[in-house]
Amino acid sequence: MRTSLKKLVAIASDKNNFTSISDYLDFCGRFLEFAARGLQAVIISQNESQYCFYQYKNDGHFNVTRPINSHLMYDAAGSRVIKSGFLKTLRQARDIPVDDAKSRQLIRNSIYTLQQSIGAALDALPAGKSNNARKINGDLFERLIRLLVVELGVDCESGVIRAPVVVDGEELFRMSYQHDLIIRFQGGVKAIGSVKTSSKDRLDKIFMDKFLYNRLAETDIPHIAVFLNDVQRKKTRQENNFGVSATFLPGHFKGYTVKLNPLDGVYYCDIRPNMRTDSILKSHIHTIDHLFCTDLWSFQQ
DNA sequence: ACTACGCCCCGCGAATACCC
DNA sequence: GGGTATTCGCGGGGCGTAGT
Repeated sequence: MRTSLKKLVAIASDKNNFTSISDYLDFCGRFLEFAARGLQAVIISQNESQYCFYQYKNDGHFNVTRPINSHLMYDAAGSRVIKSGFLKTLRQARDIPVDDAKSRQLIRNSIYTLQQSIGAALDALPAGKSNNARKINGDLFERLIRLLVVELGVDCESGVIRAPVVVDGEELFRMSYQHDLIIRFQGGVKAIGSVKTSSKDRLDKIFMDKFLYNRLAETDIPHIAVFLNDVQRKKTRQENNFGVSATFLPGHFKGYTVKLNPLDGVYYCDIRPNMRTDSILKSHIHTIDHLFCTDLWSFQQ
């Protein structure tokens, strides 16, 4: 029995329904089963054709979803691959070599599909509820990444760290930092991370956070950032003509990297083409499988 | 016309301040 | 001390503008 869109939206709207990886897997499977038959249309992006948009029927107010990268998003048949293979592969992440493209693609695409299933479902909410959807989607992505790190046996949580601001040997006040990822090995904080579904105009803050936090705390803790993607829907002159536009700011990223401090790992599920071609970008930005397969373990000592 | 960028909007929820 | 109001930081869509 296929889950109704109304039911899917209700599930996705309540964060209590996502407390374990299996909750995400289950929801994803149900959403893709629905999408296989329940959509009004799949609209192809006019400028980057690997992107598409799902359009709902009247049960979803004929809303058009966020852009979905068809090279990364599994369909209903593919969702069975996630269920059978994703966790098994993820648990072996540390031993997956760089050239095992198949395993790495499975990790990357599974994370993307798990999250976009939630995002796309929330896009069915009526207009006035869209901000609600934005908040929930971001929170659930943070939670998913944490759950995946924990699944690998690594201590990871979110929380507030209060850094003392000291002038002339006297603590004037404390500055609160809310971190999405606090990664510990043997009890010690070894990396701090930021998780966002897109960098948008909040990219600068991540660089600033590393700079100021390490300065205040007088440490040199690595800071990483995890992003789902950096595209948004673009509406064109003609109605019903959809495209995507990039929200990543390469000038800012490179400026902060070169002149302030580079981040210690930046990971995307849906990486932009310029992150593979620009020499500065490609040396600092990688696909998300690199975090789980390689970089996470380098923070240990 | 397109890209890069700056900025605003609305709303959520945790933390904090306030009040009885 | 416990409950309520307010503050604060954040998430994500989208628009305006300047430069090319």
